[in-house]
Order: sequence, then C-alpha cells, then structure tokens
Amino acid sequence: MATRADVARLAGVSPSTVTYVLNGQRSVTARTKARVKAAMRELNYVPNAFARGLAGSHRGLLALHFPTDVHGFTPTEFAYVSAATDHARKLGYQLLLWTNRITDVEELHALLGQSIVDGVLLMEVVAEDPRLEVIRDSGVPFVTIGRPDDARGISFVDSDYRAMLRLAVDYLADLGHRSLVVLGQSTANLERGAGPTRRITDAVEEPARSRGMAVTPINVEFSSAGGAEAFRRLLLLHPQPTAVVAYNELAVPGLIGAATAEGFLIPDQLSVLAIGLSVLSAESCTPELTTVTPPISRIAQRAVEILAGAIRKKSSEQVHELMDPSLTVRASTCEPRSPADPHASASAASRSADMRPNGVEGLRPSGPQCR
Amino acid sequence: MATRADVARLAGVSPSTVTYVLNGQRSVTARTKARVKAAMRELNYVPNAFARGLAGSHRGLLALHFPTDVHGFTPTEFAYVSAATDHARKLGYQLLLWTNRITDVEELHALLGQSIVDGVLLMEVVAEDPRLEVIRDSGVPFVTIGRPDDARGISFVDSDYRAMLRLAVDYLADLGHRSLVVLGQSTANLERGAGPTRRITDAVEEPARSRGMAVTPINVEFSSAGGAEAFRRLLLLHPQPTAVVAYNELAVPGLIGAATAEGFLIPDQLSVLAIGLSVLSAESCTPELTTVTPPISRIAQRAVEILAGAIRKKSSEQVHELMDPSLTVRASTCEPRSPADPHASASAASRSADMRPNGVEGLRPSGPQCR
DNA sequence: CTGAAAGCGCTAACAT
DNA sequence: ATGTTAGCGCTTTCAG
Repeated sequence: MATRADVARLAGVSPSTVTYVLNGQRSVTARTKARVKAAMRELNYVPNAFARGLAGSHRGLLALHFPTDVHGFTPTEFAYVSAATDHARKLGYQLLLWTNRITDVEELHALLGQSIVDGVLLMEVVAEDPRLEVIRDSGVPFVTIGRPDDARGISFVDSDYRAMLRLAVDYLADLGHRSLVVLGQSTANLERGAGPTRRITDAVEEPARSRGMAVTPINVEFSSAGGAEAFRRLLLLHPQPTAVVAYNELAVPGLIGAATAEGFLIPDQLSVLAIGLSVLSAESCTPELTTVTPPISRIAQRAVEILAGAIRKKSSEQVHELMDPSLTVRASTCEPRSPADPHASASAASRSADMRPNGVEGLRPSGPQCR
Repeated sequence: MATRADVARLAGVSPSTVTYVLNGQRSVTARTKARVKAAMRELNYVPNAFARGLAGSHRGLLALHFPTDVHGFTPTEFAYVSAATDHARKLGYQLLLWTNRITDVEELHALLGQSIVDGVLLMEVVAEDPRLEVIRDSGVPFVTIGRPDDARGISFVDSDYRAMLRLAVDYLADLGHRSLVVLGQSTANLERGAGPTRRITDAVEEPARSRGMAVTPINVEFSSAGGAEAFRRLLLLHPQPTAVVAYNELAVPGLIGAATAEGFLIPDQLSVLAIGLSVLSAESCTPELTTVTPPISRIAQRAVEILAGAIRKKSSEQVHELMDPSLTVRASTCEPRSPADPHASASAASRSADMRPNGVEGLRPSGPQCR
C-alpha cells in the first residue's frame, strides 16, 4: 500500500501538498497538481481511512439503523438501503448496518459512544421513537427516513402521504369506485405506534370526503396471513368495497390469494392499489400491482445528502422534506364491474356471502384480467 | 472522550498496561487490573477504533457483500444479515454492507483496495462467481455463505442440500405422494449460473429414485408472477404432481395464489413444501408453510466465526461446513387426497383440465385445510 | 503557493 | 509484571 509520503516523494513535493490536492483546501498550481495526480495514479494510492479518522474529524462512516422489530425487511426496504449505500459511497462514505430492536436503546447508546460514525440514518421511524432521544443526546448528526409525530429538532425525508392518498383516491374515484378499504399495518404489538399507517388513515379522509367515497380502515399483521385475514374482514362489510388501498407490502399477496380463492376476480371485482412499493415488488405480484409510490432512491439519496451536509457544516439547521409520489397503473386496478352473476349485485342490501360467485365461471387463471 | 492516557493516569499505571488489561496479551496482576478497570469505568472509556486500526492490524470492520442482481433481498436474507451483524458485534466487529452488482468487479476491487475491512462475507454466491478471483487476489480473508462450483481455496458455510432434499422427499413419500415438482429459480438472465437451484435439482434425484417418485423440475423467475407461471406449467403435466418442493421464496405466494384461484385446495390437492425459508417467511404465508430449512442464524454465526478465526490466525486453512437441515411441518402439506369430484381421478390418462373441480364445493377459504 | 512539524490514540517491540 | 517508546498515515497549524 502506497502512503501519502510515497506519493509526495515521487511527485517531488511535500506530503502536505498531496493532502491539499486531494481535498482542495488550499490552492495548488496546476502543474504540481498534475504531477501529484500522476504520482497517485502510478502508485495506485488510496488514502488510509483510519489515519484520516484519527487525525481529522472525518470518519468516512455512516450508520444505517434498521430496527428488527417494527416490521420485516422487505425487498422495498432493500431498495432504500441499497440506494443509500450507493449514494453514500459517492459522497465518500461507507454504510454500517446496525440492526437492533428499536427498544434496545442501551445498545444504540453504546454504538454511538464509540463515535466511529460521522452520522446516522434512521429507518422505520415510529410515532414515538425511543431512538431519537438517545441519538439526539449523543450529538451525532442524524437524519430520519420517515418521521416521528414530533419532528422538532430533527431532519427527515419522508413520503408525502397526503399527496399519495389524494393521487390514489382520485384515481380510484375517476375509475368509478364509490368506496374503499384502507389496508394498514396493525400496531398491536408495537406500543410506540407506527407512524405511516396512522398517517395514511388520516390522509385518506379529506380526499375521500371530497370525492364522496366511503372508507373503511382494516389493519392487520405485516404478513401474507394478515392479508388473508384482511380479506375475511372485508367480506363482512356492506356495502362491500370495490377497491383496496394497501399499505402493507407483505399482506398484499395474502389478500390477493384469499380473494382469488373466493372467486373474486382481481381487478374486476376488487381493485388493489398498493402504496409505497418498489417497482420490483409491484411487478412481482400477480396481477402486477398498480401503485402510488414515493421516489425511493431519491428519498434515500436526499437523506444521505442532508446528513453529509449536516456533518460538514456542523450546522444543526433542520431539513424537512416530503417527496412527491407518482402513480403507476399496472394490472391490479380497473373500473368496478358487476359480475355477470345476478346474485352478486352491488346493492347495499345484499348479504356479503352473496358476493361469492357460485358457478365455475368464477374460476379463471389469476393473471391480469383487465387492461 | 477519555483516552487511554487518561485511564493510565487515573489508575497510576503506564498507558501500555491499560492496553494489556484490555486485550490480555500479557499477564497483569489482579490488583492493577482491578484498578485499571475501575478507572476505565469511571471515565467511561471506549478505545478509539481508528487509532486501533491505524496502529494495529485489527480494523474491527467486516464487509458483507450482497449482490443486487442475483435475486431480490427477502426477509429470509435479512435473517442471515441480521444474525451476522449480531454475531460480528459479539466478536468485536461492525458490519459494512456492500451492495454492487455481482459483475461489478471493479467496484469491489476498489472497495477492497482501501483495506478498511479485516475480512469479507460473501452472500448469494453463484456457480462461477466473478467476485471470488478479485477477492482472492486482494489477500483479504473471506468466507462465503453458499458456495461456488469450485470451492477449492475458499472457506464456506452452506446448507446441506442433499440432506435437505432427502428430508423433504422422505417426508412427502411417507405421506404417500408419488410424484413432485421441484420449483427452482430461473437463471435465464444470470449467465454465471445460480448454484442452489442446480444443486437442489441434483440432490433430489437420489432420494426420489429410492422412493420411486417422479420428479419434474420447473424453474421460474424469483417473483410472485414466477409462481403463477409455475402453476400454469404444472397444469400441463400428467400425471399431475401432488406435491411441490419449492426453492423460490417469492414464487411461493404466487404459486399458492394461482393454485387456489384454480380451485386447487392446498394442501389437499397440492402439497407445498418450501426449502430454505426463515420462520417468519414460512409463517406469513396462507396456509403456513411446511419447510425444510437450514439453521439460518447458525450458518451466519459460523461464517462470522470462521472469518474471525482466519483473520486472527492468518492461517489460510479452509473450512467447509454443511449445516444440517430440519423439517418443520406446518399447514401446507398433507397426504394426497383425491377430490370428491370423479373427474379428478389421479389416473395418468386424465387430462389436466379435468383436474379442476367444477362445482362450488371447491370454493373455500384458503386457510389451513389440514392438520 | 508550499514546506515543516506537531499531534490524533493506539499497538507492539523493546526495555527493565 | 510493568514501563518506555517508536511509529501507523493522515490533518492542520504555523512558517516561510
């Protein structure tokens, strides 16, 4: 491994000059700069991260904290992590992955105490997040992806839930739907409360009212079994909703599976619009899912950028950014269609059991039915 | 931040003594040791990771490389990563997450060149893995989770596929199944070849032969849509298999969804046994999946341990470990049952379309049907 | 615009 | 059993 001294010798300059061409903290003649750069290239010089961390204040390390007990780690989550990793690298940082339970504040405290990271990215932030106090006290700069109820004193990048739900509701209303179910994540075993589900439940109200849509929230576990349960609950409602807006990645396959098993055609009899999924996740369902999503990589990028900025300037100015969502129409939504079966009329009086088609005509492959 | 010198002063010893009570590399009187420890506690002393990395050879950092283009990152994958993180921490290491495409060898080379990590853990190893040469050349110790075709010169921890498939086949044969489909992952767009799918296809042969079971391999994309396609292909087979052994986490929900949509009762008409899933994944399906799985956390732990050992001893002795699988019976498998419908007899002559039940009796909730 | 030199906090070889 | 000391490779202040 070549060191800075080697480069300096080869270029015929002093070691500090090498440093300065590297970080541009003071001006260097074009000529010497060129010679130094040539030397660096020739020796295949890479500055030693540890020496840097020791001498300066730049550690070159960021931590990404992903709690293991809020909900599972999905392919969508990975899209965030992977985008953050990439962008961090571009800014000269490596990402440490920290996975503790969100309530293991002691562990986090110890990790922070070692001061080996320049900053921390927090994922899966819940309404009252116990991590916040610890990390705020530690003085280490941090940015959250998502946000707590009380966002004073912190910087965050988050999805714009109001915009997402307006987009979703308008789209479904335009298709002709008059009612919908909002499928969220149960917070039963999470005393601190999950922010997004509540935020979504709130955000749907205004657009639904203005479009005259009836809304029923159903919160279930973050799992395929949760989706099956959601469908069971949905069957008990009357009038039965013709559309579902789902913010529960793992429940969606279960919901679709259960619905299809009952002879519900998707999207003909039940439109499913998923919120927040990565493209990969959306396209890997059958039928492929119509989605309203935030710009995942941009969120991750901005979070890293803001964090890097906070580290550099040491200014604790807070940045709050909500990112604009976009609608991608795929195969899981369409206008509501009354099944041919006369029993299955959409009248409010019909019993839910009547909705189930009785004949073999309900049995078809579960591929895209529409569009 | 207190330094080693502060501790030494407070304890009335020399700085190096502090070092030695810390790492036990030479004996220290019980008394002085006690005094030093007290001082450390009082000052809340944490050794500076960067100074350590600079002065010694211990960086305290491991990299976990997860390629983004082999297949998606699932909750099961996260179980490995999270277990590795935990165990690394116990051994005094932090884990860096590196996510590049598996073919981005240059990037990996650059990462390795900075020599900021003591060792590397490689996940998602494919049959001919381009990463291996690069990392071998770099001289950085590494351990793979999974293994390439040619495992000479490397240390790995992997699932014992032969044992897994013997377990799976025996279990299904004992239930009375006479034929099965092996559902693997298509390697269409992965020129280097995915190891596990082929290994599984191979490993099923011997036990299947000895139990007189017919085997049909079906490889599809790693997605829910892939599962739906698998079911479509399965319908074209005759005699139609009564069981599926699936090594394709994301395809399983799609397969079950498609099957249920066709009126196939799971597990009554089609048993599904999943290979390699984490408990969380298995339990979040509807019905919950019977699985044959390797001990995920132990694999991750062993990999970290072996890596730590290789780093410490600098001996390049190779360790090859195959971990014993276990069978967990849940709700997705049972003995094959002929549907009440007479058309659906299991005779080899029956057309596949005949397998589909025609009446409403096929329509039932998709919860556990058996056991 | 450039060079010299003092650390950063620790490890490990060398003394005692 | 314990103390002393020379670096590790870099950042940054102080001098030119």
